[in-house]
Amino acid sequence: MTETAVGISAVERSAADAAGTKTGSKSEQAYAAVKARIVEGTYTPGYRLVLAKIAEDLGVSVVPVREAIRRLEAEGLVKFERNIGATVSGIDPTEYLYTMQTLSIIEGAATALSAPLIDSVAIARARAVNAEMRDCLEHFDPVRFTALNQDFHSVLFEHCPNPHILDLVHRGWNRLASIRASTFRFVPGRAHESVDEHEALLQLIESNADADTIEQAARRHRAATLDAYLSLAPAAVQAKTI
Amino acid sequence: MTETAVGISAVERSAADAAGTKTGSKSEQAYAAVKARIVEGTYTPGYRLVLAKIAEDLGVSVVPVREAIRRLEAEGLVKFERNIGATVSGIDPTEYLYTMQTLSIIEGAATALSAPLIDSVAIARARAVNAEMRDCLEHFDPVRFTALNQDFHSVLFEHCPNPHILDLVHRGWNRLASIRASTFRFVPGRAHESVDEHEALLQLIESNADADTIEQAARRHRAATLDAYLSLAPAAVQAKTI
DNA sequence: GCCATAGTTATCGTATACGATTTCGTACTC
DNA sequence: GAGTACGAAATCGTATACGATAACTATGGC
Repeated sequence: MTETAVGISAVERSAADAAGTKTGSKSEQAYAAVKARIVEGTYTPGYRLVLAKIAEDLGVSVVPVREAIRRLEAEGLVKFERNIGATVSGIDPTEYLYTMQTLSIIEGAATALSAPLIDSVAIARARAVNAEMRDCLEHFDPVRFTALNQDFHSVLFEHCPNPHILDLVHRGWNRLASIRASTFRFVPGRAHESVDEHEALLQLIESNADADTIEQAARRHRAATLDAYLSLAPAAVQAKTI
Repeated sequence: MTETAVGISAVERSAADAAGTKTGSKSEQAYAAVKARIVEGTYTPGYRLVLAKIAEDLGVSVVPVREAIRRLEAEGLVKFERNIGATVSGIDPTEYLYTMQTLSIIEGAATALSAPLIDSVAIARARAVNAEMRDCLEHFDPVRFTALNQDFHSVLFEHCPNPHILDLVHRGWNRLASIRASTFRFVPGRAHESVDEHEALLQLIESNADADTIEQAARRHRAATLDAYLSLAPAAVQAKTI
């Protein structure tokens, strides 16, 4: 759990990618490799994960691959049916709704818990990342925008006092990455709003706003993206909205 | 994930226990068996899970057992170190704090999301369970009290519209069960408060209080138990409190 | 021409086997 | 007597092998 695909900055991310993450056991290798392929979108949702084939690709036997798949299943990235096989999960718009809603709650709490521990240096870093995000909007670079978005929140969360909550945040992000790679639609205007909300959030933290206020703002930040998505989504999904 | 040890009522729980849960694959069997032993306290925290031994006990080979252990690791019930082995995790008071805090947030959200969907029948059932809990206090039956406590909240959550959140609740409960089996200390008076808070919660739901109010009340309900624990805990843990 | 059924193939699930690593005990040295 | 080094036992990690299950295909009957 120490080496989630998203718990690192954008630069490190690509570096680790190139290296192939060949640390530790073969099981670990397989886990990292398959996870990376899912998160980066090489294996898109619905993709059939044939154990023997993956094993051959990675130059290991099927046993460690099975183990890796099972771990990914526990994280929700993979669906594993008995005697049928494993497929990359995550296409379902309903799943997107569930994940975003959960993330909204978790991120809200994570931000509120972290806020008192964020110093001016971290604030400055976050602001710099946010400025870069604005640039991405002008040059239309949604991929980098997404990566920076994670970096922004990583800065906020890096001192989160509760590792369980941080872990849940990372799991949610991985989940979204897998979905985004195929089905995510860029909602017009939402990205600009998002950047503005980041700045507002930073100001709340700087001014030592009370925990509830920060929590609500952070929660709302994620929920707004969900709302924007829902405004475009089919009615069947909208009906599920709470 | 459909058959968590806690997602069922107290009676069913013991029944499934006796039956040995011999559904499906051997891997599934091993998973259910080991999980049950951890949750019920047969395997206490720190217990060394030797793969070969478990395999022999269950009459299967080590491969499915490994898989099961890995899944339990992903759920936080087991710690698995390379070339060392697996041990039941959960003794650390700090872990207790993290888990309770996370659960406080998750249960708060789960209650708020479920509230509009809870009908009068469910309310009545919950009230009946709560009455039984009062009985347990008079006859001092902490084990049954704990089981009923889960039943109470299960009734509230059974129609929770977001399965991800429900899953997180169950994981937290399992985690607590494993901890409770060894280190949990009954805090004097807290149980009585808890029962009163249940009733207050039901009244909020009946009166269609707004989501925020319900969420805060539910969150506070869990947090109060944590506070009671912390009042008895060593200073080192208290320092970690947020 | 279409449906049902039998055979084939692909893939999964698990057992067994063996090499790798760690731990523990013992003997040897200082 | 204490510490270190060596060796044996226990346990883990992974490869290979084979039986079991499900998907696919082809053949025959209607």
